[in-house]
Order: sequence, then C-alpha cells, then structure tokens
Amino acid sequence: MSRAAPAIVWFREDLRLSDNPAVHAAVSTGRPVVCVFIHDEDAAGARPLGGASKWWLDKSLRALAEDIGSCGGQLTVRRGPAAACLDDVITETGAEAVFWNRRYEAGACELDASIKAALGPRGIDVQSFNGRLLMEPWSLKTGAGGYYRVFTPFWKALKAAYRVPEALPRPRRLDGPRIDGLGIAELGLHPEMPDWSGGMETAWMPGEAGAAARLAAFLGGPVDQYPEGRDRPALTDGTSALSPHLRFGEVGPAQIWRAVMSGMEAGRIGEDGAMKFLSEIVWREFSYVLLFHNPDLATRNYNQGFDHMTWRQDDAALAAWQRGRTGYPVVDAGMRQLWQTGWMHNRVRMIVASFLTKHLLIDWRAGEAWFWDTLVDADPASNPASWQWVAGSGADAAPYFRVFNPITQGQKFDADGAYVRRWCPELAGLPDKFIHAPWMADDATLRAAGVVPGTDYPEPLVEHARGRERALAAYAQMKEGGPEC
DNA sequence: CCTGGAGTTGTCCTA
DNA sequence: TTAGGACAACTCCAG
Repeated sequence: MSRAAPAIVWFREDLRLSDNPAVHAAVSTGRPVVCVFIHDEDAAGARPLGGASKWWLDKSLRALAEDIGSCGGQLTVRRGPAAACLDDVITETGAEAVFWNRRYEAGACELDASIKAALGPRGIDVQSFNGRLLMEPWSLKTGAGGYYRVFTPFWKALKAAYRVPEALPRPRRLDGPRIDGLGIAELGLHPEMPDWSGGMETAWMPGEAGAAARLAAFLGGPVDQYPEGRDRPALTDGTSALSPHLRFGEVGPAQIWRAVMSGMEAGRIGEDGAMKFLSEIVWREFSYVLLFHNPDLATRNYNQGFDHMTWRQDDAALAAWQRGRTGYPVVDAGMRQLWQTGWMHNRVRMIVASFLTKHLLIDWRAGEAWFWDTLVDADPASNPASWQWVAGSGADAAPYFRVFNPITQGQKFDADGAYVRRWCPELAGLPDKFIHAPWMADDATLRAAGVVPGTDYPEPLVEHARGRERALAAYAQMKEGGPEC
C-alpha cells in the first residue's frame, strides 16, 4: 500500500511545534509531513534580517531542527527565492498540500498570496493560518468600521472580543520523505570575522524550550511585580524578556494569554501584574495593526505633519549614540547593553530613542535602522511603531513636548546606579549622587573614582536644557509648515 | 451628525 | 521636600 502524498509545513516566523496551527493542520491530514525552512534573503519587499536577528535565527533553527528530529522528522533547509524552493520541495516529495502561518509585512503577504494562487490550480491544497497574533489585524474594527489608531480603545475592544482558541498539542510524530537540504551552518547566519556574539550566547537560549522556560519563570513570580519592576532596568527579571522568542514565533501570544489567564484563575497570579503584562502583549498586536494598514511604517511618518520636520544630519553624533558615548550614563549604558547582548530594557529604549530624536534631533529612521540591525527581537511591526511613538510621529504618540530628561530618568529608575555601573564600568567608582551626571562631580570626587572626563568617559554631547529647547523649537517650526525654502 | 471624554510610560515651575 | 498644574491642540472613538 502506498502512503498518501505528503503535506509540507513551511516554517517562517513560527519556529515552534506546540500550538502551531500549520503544524497541527498538516499532522491532522494524516499525510506524511515535510518540514521546510527557506532562507530567502532577496525576497522582494521583505526587509533583510539584521545581524543580531540572524544570530538568533541560526540558534532557533538549530533548536527547531532538533525538536523535529526528536519527533522522527527532519527540518529541510533551503536557500533562494521562496517560490522556486518550495516548488522544488513539492516536486521532490510529491507533496499535495502546503501549510503555513501568516506573515504581515506587505512584501511577505504578496509573496504568500502569489504562491497560493500559483499552487491552487495545480491541485495543491494550500492553507494559511494565524499563528502569530491574537487576532488578525483586519478583524477588529472601530464602530465606524476603520482600524484602531489609539491604543486604549483597541485594548478594551480586544479584551471584549478575544476568545483564546483551544491549545493545539505538540505533535508526537512528524515524519515524511527525506530530501536533501543545507546544513543550518551553511546559511551563514552566525557572525564570523569577527564573531561578536559572545555576550549573546550567555544572555539567551533561543528556541521553543528557552521560550517556555522564560515564560514559566516570569509567571512564576516576577509578573506580580511587573507594574513597577518593568521600569527598573537593573532588574534581570523585571520584564519577561520574551520579545525575541515572540519575534521568531518560538512562543505565540495565544500561549501567553492562556498561561496568564490560567495562572490568574488559579490564584497564582495577581490581576494587576497579569493585565499590565497582557497589555504589553497587546501593544505588539496594535503595532501589527498599524503595520498591516501602513506597510511603509518603517520608512514613512505615520503622522505626515512630520514630513516637514528638519532633522539634523550629524554622523558624528549618530556614531557616538550607537557606540554608547553620548556622555549621558543611562543612554550609554543602554546602547552598550544593546551592542553586547542584542537587547535593551524597554524603559531605556524610550530614553535612548528620545535622546536621539530630540536632544540630537536625528531622524527616527536612523535609530530604527540601528535597532533593526542590533536587536535580537527586531520586529517589523513593533520596532518602527515604537520609534515613531517616541519621536512623536506615530499613532497615539507621546506629545512632542515630552522630552525625556536622561538625568532624572536615570535617577528615578536606576536610583542606585546599578544598571549604569554594569554597562559603563569606567563610571563604577562614582558615588550614587553623580552616577547619572558625572560632569557635576568635583575634581576630588572624580579623582577618587578614577574618572577623567573627556578621556575615560565623554563630556555630554549636548547639554540637556539646550537640547530640549532646540527640540521644542524644531517641533514648533514643523507645525508652521517647515522652514523657509 | 454632533458631542464630549480621553489619550502608555514626562518635565518643569511654582507654591 | 512634595504636590499640582501647565504644557497644545488634535484626533480618535463611543454614544
């Protein structure tokens, strides 16, 4: 008796086996299953992954391949144009079905639609699923029928409308015909010459197991302190640190929703922390709504009034910001944490983004691009949406006069300077009083701390009050319609 | 169509 | 030291 023709699961941003709708659908057909990942670097309309994301993807694929192997299957890895690679796999395996979970960037959506349109007439059963979001970005509408542009009403509407689906079990068996593919290492995702990833290896465990461990650890205690703990960058468990796992689909938001709700219903988790945490998950969701309806979110001002903004072109200042040498300790600590670990605490992301776009008056796109390249969680929706939010050009954005003060933010959220001392060790000897403003320290204090301003640690790139005034003036000019020209 | 309340995360000055 | 109000005006969204 010959076996049924196989079903292909095309993995993309859903690198997990549990609660994966495409995997579950493929297994449920009873067909042999072929698991495929295609590295399509030049896909039209898609944004090439940044260096840190590639590092993560490399590790995540290894974890996925191992998990599939333990189910008796194999992850087949190919490189090249997705449609052609998928065609090859169909031909080589005789597959008659293809399943995947949806993506939401315009280029990816179009590519997937064209593949679906091409395969259908050939008798291939193509099905796509939602494995990445709580609700599809087109499904939740305001009373007037549009998409939500303000977070709070969106959050309320989602809470009222969302029904978390039943969890889909992890498959016990995943086997099918074996075909040739590349080794994951051959994709060249891991950095070489130099290999800068040392700090990342120790900070992270990419893959579904690592994601599950993070979630369990966070819901096992820290979530109850989340409303305050989330603002303290020195704490290692103040936030969930699930963002890169979510980015690559090692865990889905529905799994998080279920885990939080069941913890709450069992009385293990308090409501305040739980709902605050879920609201952050829904911010990610909101960003996908914005991206879906504004495909060029990463390149175009959401609020077009900002097209009249005159940004400064200052490559030296941009470089100083990127390297963590602005002279503001909390800014520099954040930028160095990012560089070394591929991640930055959320509170600090706001501070450094405000500093770049307001104190330095540099276009938010420059910051967004840097984050895209250096963050392991660089997300096509959250990253541009958040940058625009801080810059003031985004949906439901911070008002323009809200210029974060890098000194008082440091004093408020890193009062004992532990965060700064960890990432700016040259300042570690300073007393708490000066840790967020070294230039205020007298000579004796500096000498005792072993800090030589301008040598060990830079003078501030711009004085806070002056930077703030300059930003406010630029915004005022923008509102009048831009400079004379 | 109109109305009114509300809007993630702040800063700075004044009393 | 601390608490309160100004900062701007606009758009979103529900009723």
